[in-house]
Amino acid sequence: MPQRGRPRGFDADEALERALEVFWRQGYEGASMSDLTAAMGINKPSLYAAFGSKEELFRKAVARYAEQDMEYARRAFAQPTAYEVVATLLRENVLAVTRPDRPAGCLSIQGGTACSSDNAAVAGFLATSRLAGELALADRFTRAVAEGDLPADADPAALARFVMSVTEGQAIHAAAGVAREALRQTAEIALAGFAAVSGARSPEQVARSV
Amino acid sequence: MPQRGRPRGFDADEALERALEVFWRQGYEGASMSDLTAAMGINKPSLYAAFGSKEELFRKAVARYAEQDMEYARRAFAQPTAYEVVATLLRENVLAVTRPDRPAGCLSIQGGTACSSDNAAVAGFLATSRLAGELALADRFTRAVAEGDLPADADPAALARFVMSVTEGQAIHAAAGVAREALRQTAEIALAGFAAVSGARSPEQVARSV
DNA sequence: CCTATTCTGTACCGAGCGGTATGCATCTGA
DNA sequence: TCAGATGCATACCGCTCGGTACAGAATAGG
Repeated sequence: MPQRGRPRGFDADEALERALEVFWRQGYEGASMSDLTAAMGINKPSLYAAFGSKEELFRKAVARYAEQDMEYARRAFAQPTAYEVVATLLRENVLAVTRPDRPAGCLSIQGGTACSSDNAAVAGFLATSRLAGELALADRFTRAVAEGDLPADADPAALARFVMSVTEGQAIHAAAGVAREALRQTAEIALAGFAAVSGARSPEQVARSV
Repeated sequence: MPQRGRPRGFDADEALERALEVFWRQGYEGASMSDLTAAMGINKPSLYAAFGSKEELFRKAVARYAEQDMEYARRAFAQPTAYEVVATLLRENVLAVTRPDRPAGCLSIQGGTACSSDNAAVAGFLATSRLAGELALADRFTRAVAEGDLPADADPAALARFVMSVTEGQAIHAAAGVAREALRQTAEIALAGFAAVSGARSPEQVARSV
């Protein structure tokens, strides 16, 4: 029995999208309910009926962000070798944090790294999500060791931590207004450094060595 | 004519130190005046008389932080070669963001990367300070090129951006609770990567090549 | 001792916070 | 056509925010 009573007068997906951008630009605590409802084009009771509370709205925004703005991470993990995984991750990250049609930086950092004690859960939630991504990258590197495109003595967790540290630093830079082209240079340095330290070889190097 | 009227009943330096830690742990917007006065052990009128406003208090806290908690950066810049500059910077940064007697992470990030539009100046101020540090590092690398311990074709600005991105990522990790030992591994990877990409040589390499 | 000066504690300010009660509008199903 | 259900808009809730007025307390200089 779907659709009883008066139908809602707004698109919940579009409203969530607007909320996502407000959180991204102003952080969880910096985004007031007035800011949110104004951007979403709805009133507070509609927001609460549709999304539950400010914190639930935020978590849904983060989920949406992970799905659509971090899609490149899944694409990166699907690359055939560790080198290409990292290359894709670093290069796509640069694009993602400097999209002209989106706020600068990355929601999972801009959302809030430090919060009032009342909202400590929010900062913790974001930190946990980021570390989950890092764990997934470490797992991918473990597979790369098994498949031989990383040396047997490579440390997957440490390498993943290095790569994620760089992407986080890049996100901070982007939020500070650093240009895409500048971040691209940094990504190439990090990628070359990763290859040199880990022993991962680029497709070109592999081709040449055959 | 010093000391007219009733003398103040608290140590302004100690009070600023307490405020610094609150801002560090909770961020600018997450730190309420009540949180601050409670930690500082004074009442609001005393705070306003001594520090002006919440924002001025924050800026003074950041200045104090730069002076005492970022002292290692000046020590790093004074190292004789680019390699040692970076080695000191990365290793000391790991210690600084994981001091057991201090909040985790780095005030210039925890203070706030995103703010409500009212407080946009605060996030901008922090971003500017961080980029100023990066510029100083780039200058140090330029000197290193002139002195020959970086190759002539090295890009000082890009290398500085890479190093700062890593330290910022490490600070984010530390704030998320990642252990000092784990960050130390990351720093060594970044250092080795920096050396490999930039052509900077460690003192040991230099000694061996003579 | 008195006055001028400065600091301290209390009590308060208007504004905005996150969240909600209520009454009306709009839909479906019978 | 009307009952039940749902969404919408307004107006409001208690609370906390950053900031301050004011009166009393403590000092120095005279």
